Amino acid sequence: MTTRTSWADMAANSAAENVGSGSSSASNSKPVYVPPHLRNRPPSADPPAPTSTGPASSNDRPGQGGSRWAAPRNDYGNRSGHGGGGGRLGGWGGRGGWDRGRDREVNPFGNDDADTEQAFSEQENTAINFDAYEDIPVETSGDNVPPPVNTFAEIDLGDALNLNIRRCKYVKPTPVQRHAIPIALAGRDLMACAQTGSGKTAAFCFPIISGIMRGQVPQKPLRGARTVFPLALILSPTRELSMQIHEEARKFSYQTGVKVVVAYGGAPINQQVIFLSISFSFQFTLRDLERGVDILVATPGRLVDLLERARVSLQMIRYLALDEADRMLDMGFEPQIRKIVEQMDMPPPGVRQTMLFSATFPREIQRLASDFLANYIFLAVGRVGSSTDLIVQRVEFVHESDKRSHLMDLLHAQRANGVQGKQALTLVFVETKKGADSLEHWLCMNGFPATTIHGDRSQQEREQALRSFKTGATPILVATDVAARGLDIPHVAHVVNFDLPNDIDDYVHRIGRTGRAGKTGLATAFFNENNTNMAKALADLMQEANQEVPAWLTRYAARSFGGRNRRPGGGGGRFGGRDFRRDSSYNRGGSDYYSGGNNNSGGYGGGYGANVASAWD
DNA sequence: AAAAAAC
Repeated sequence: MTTRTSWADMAANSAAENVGSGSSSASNSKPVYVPPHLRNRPPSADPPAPTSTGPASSNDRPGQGGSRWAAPRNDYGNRSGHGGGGGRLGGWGGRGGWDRGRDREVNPFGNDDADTEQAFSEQENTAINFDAYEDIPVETSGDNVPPPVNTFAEIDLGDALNLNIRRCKYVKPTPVQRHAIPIALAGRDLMACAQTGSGKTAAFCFPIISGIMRGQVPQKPLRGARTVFPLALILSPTRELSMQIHEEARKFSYQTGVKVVVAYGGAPINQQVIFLSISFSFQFTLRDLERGVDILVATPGRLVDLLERARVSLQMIRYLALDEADRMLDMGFEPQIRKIVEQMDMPPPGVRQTMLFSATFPREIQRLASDFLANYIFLAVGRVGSSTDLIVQRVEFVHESDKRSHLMDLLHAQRANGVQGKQALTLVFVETKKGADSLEHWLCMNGFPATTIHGDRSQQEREQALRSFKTGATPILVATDVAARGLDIPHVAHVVNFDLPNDIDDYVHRIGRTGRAGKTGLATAFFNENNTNMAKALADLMQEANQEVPAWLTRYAARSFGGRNRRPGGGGGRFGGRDFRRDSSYNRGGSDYYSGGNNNSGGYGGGYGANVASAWD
């Protein structure tokens, strides 16, 4: 990106690229890639959804009889055939005699066929830009690292899952998927560090679903009648992210017989009786759980509640995945996570398989995380923890008192450059919940359609805000850090750090809400005297991402000692991109974990001195 | 100091 246009043009271009012909299908336009030679083919290229032709029972995991990979399985009408013999988790704890007819699996892909036409017309705009991911440096460390794959076809994921991968229109694994999936399929524990928006959810979901499908039917544990025994647990730090993972996982597991249930807070039981219109999420969760659960996606608080009520037992957990793992293990969450992972009935490391994913992984968090892992592989993909070149980062000096008018200038210019009458989606991050409310109010008073999402709003309001933003009804979303991580909101053209965070990792995650799936995006930060402790980390990060660093910021950086993650001596290497086990301080116990190990690091191993950055250049 | 996460 050598020729720079104005930021407003950037935003407009990015919006044009992301929104595409921009009509109505925001909600189901998953990133799509179709190679040129397949474009403009008739919809029939998409395989028809199988009907009830699967093997007899959802209980007989492939491998128990017949071919290992049976045809896509589904549960329709077949489940009563096994006489409640105990394969299905839900069956164990469920009442057993409930109406099977209600068990029809909703197609998570929506009206697939009807959408195909439009999907094809939008190919050009919704394609994952894989070229953007080529030649990304990768580091792995650990014993006997399985080699990466280049295609989904060369991985034995099973027919049903492969069909869903095609339905999702994924034709080629992203770099983190290429490496992480073989590692996970080999049964290895994993700490994976991959840039925002690079396909991490699928990277841990595919092996889990595949593993559950091929697994043996476990014995029914002894427990209360209403207790359920999920085989996999996926934890995430916010309710909306858990929802999103659940939606993704449901697509991947469609007609595989693998059941995914989500559990998160925000809907008190008593209120549910009163406000009939709200989500009923807790009761839904209980009902869903009783229908059976293989994969439970949850936020920590609600899960602890379910565990204490003995509605859920973790004793059959074979897979544990922590998304945004560094957040899950930071001060706020760590006690809850330790309780769930170490103090309930979950099998220990080495018995279960544990996978930790994040775009950032500070060393001290890696150290904590290693408690949960056994002989794990560390995987770092991309300019680790940093934004990609796809995000144009700008930082502007704006005094506290000027922030609102400056934001208004940005938004005005952006509106002038609006795409097809639609304003580009802009995500504005602020520091506090009160600040979010007051900025939203001010924007609305000034004619900018805005909404807000933060932890003081009801869950209903939060979900409504997110929906309204995604559809473009309110193209400005003012958010606290609740929206900083993991949320995949297509078409976000511009992220504004109205208040800079105090942690460079948070900055990385925030700006990662744009520039997703290989698309370009713009991130603008307002910097002033209050942010001097961020100057160095920010300047270093921007420089690493080949961004223009203003001279005034460099001067602040030279004066500041900011950035808790900076190694002494600077070095410029990105934190988190390196396996902390390689630090000399880690090896003082005598057994040098790595010096003699089978370090299959694909050419990026070794030679890491103070200047880690060289490996990424 | 703030944010998130159960009721």
